[in-house]
Amino acid sequence: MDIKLSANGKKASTIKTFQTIQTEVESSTGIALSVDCVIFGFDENKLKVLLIRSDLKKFQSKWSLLGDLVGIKEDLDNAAYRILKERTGLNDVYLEQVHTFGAVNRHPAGRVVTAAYCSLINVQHYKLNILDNELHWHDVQSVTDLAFDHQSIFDTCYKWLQKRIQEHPLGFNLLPKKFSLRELQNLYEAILNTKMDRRNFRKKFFAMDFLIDMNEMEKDVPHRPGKLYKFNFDKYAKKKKKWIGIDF
Amino acid sequence: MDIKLSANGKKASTIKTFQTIQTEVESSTGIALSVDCVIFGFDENKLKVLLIRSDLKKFQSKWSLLGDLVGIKEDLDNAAYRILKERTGLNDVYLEQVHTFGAVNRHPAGRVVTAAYCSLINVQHYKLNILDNELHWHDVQSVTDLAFDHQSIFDTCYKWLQKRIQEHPLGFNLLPKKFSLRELQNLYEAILNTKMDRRNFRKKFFAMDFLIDMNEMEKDVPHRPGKLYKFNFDKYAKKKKKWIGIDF
DNA sequence: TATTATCGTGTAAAACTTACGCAAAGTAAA
DNA sequence: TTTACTTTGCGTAAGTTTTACACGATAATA
Repeated sequence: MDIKLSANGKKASTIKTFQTIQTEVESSTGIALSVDCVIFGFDENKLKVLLIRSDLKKFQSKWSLLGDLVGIKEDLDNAAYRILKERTGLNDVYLEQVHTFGAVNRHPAGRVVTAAYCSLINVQHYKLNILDNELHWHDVQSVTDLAFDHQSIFDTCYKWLQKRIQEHPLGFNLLPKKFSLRELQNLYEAILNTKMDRRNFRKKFFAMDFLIDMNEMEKDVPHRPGKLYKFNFDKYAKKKKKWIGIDF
Repeated sequence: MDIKLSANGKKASTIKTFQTIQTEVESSTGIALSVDCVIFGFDENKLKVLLIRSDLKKFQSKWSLLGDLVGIKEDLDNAAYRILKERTGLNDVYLEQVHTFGAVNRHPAGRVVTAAYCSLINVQHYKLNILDNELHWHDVQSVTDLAFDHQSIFDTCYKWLQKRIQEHPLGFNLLPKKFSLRELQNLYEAILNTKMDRRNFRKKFFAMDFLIDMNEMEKDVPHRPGKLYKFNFDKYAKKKKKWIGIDF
């Protein structure tokens, strides 16, 4: 098994190579279960996804998602948290299960069913915790031809994110705690791949009344600085609307 | 292994008891994978769910969802279709994966991770295909205290359905091919557990322009009969809107 | 033939969305 | 320090959608 030291040398993590996984899967009499994480970040006004170079020659060093087998005594959700922790060094990240992929031939090592999780992290935090130089952020628009069935997993998760962000206050996990409305709008425009009217966007968020004015201004911007806000998650948790309507 | 004959005697299906599953799980060196189906129907203006009496004494004959282990050479989705076919005799039913449940101790037989699927069937069709007299339709409002973690699986799927039906034309799978607007509204009211204005409901659906007027009337109703409609799935597939907005 | 329940249509007020104007605040360069 | 440039912050008018509510018509049944 590969033992890799983290970049800062403080933590050691044991991360499985494809060969290790293949051995484990082949020794299994049944179906192996894995977790794959689609980790999104937001940097330089672009939506990014964290990928790792596949260690399998057969897959010509294609990029793939971060994943691992689920331990026999490990909750499925915990396995996803563990992978995130091992790969990014981050605790408390936003993480949600999206879909489970179970086609018989989806994995070359044998029968592996995988549960895909979507994670949103603040790239500023992450930068302090780079643990593996085979990892790279990729612009989501340029992600093609991933290893295994990871392209289809990624596509599913990206569509999930696009829909989800319109209905839930997910996006704030991609931003610093304090952010300007411009940053927030850039985030939405990047994820939804669209342009919005600045004034209506602002009106919309103020009308929701979930933003806390920090009475601080942006710094180091080459133009008039905007106000900084925090999202009021507590208020949201209490007041979130139960929408009843039909729209398709 | 239990061999059960169908009610009409034409088909035989092999349906596993809990003991069988326990044996299979215990003989496995790893994680066992199962599928559980939450099968919804609509009858007498109430939303129903199809449950089976658990054969495990330990669970005091509580009701449980229909499930089975996934075969080593069986696609996950196909396993769900197989279970539906075995239990209801129906082919071509609406089926969608909802969530995978993987807590370590969720199943008493050992480590079993289960993928929950949601199915919507037309009860009229089903009635012709009763295969097992341990099966019963339950009013969703009165479903409590299911076996294993099935209550939580059911709750998740019911919430999923409530949300999903507002955004996608799912509900029509629960109705006959031809239906009146009143039936459609009753369906929505039952699923969402709410009351809607009859005139606005009608306006809403006509505005969508996905209903085909069959130029037929309801029969055997004790009042003025309403027109019958079909949902135009083809038109929907082409025209479905890509909504961009923020609302939470 | 009267009664009862539902069908089918319409309209006015309220709420929300969209499109766009403009003065003020700060940066950067002449 | 003045000017040009960019972005912030606020506001309004027009268009669209949602909501609340009324009434005559039609069929079953008593």
